[in-house]
Amino acid sequence: MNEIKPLTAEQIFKLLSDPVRLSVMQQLIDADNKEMTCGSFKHNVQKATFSHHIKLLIEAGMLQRREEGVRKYLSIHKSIFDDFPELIKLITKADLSNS
Amino acid sequence: MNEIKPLTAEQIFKLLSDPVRLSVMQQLIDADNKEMTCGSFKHNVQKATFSHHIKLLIEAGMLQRREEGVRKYLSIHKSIFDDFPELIKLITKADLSNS
DNA sequence: AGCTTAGTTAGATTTTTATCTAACTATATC
DNA sequence: GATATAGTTAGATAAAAATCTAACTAAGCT
Repeated sequence: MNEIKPLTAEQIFKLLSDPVRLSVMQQLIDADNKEMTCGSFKHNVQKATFSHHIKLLIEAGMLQRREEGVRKYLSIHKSIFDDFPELIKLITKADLSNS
Repeated sequence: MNEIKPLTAEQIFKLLSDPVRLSVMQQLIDADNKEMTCGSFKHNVQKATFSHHIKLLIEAGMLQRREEGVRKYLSIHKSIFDDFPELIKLITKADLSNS
């Protein structure tokens, strides 16, 4: 439903203001932007909650999903860091000692 | 009460995830980081609400206040863009057509 | 002293967001 | 076909954040 419309910086701040979502982005960057399955992320919420956050990131266009059998591979949507190259540094600077 | 402790990127995302606060930062950048009084900002919330947002920005260390009689002059805390130089671009990229 | 201006504080309400549980879908394996 | 695995959806609840009104402080002016 939520298609190609470009992300605004405003949306990005909203999305990254949640520790679970921020951590997802950090883990993907740490993995050198390779694909990760939903289940391979570290987090401490229920899977339904986690799925909800992933959905938000995908709908906004920050993540993309590739389905292969049961597994759904997630990766950072290429365009994000093209459009907002400053983001990587900010995301990796974020210290998520709490969540 | 909230002193010098350094801002984390996480906090920054939280702070900028609100359109009123993001707009404040944009307006200060647009004013070339010069001081602005509380009353000179454009916003469409009640002054109590606005005051609340300003308070959050100050407490976190994103803004600093200089008092001079009735007027309280606000400006961006210098250290922010030293610590997070990427931020300026992101903030100015944000499209706040709604608020 | 009384009024105005600029902003703050307190408290209540509303809105938004995150979270959980439980039930569900779909693929894969036995 | 039965069970396990991976993830989603729906709906309810809870927690966090934004907002408002009203009352307040403090400085400046007449």
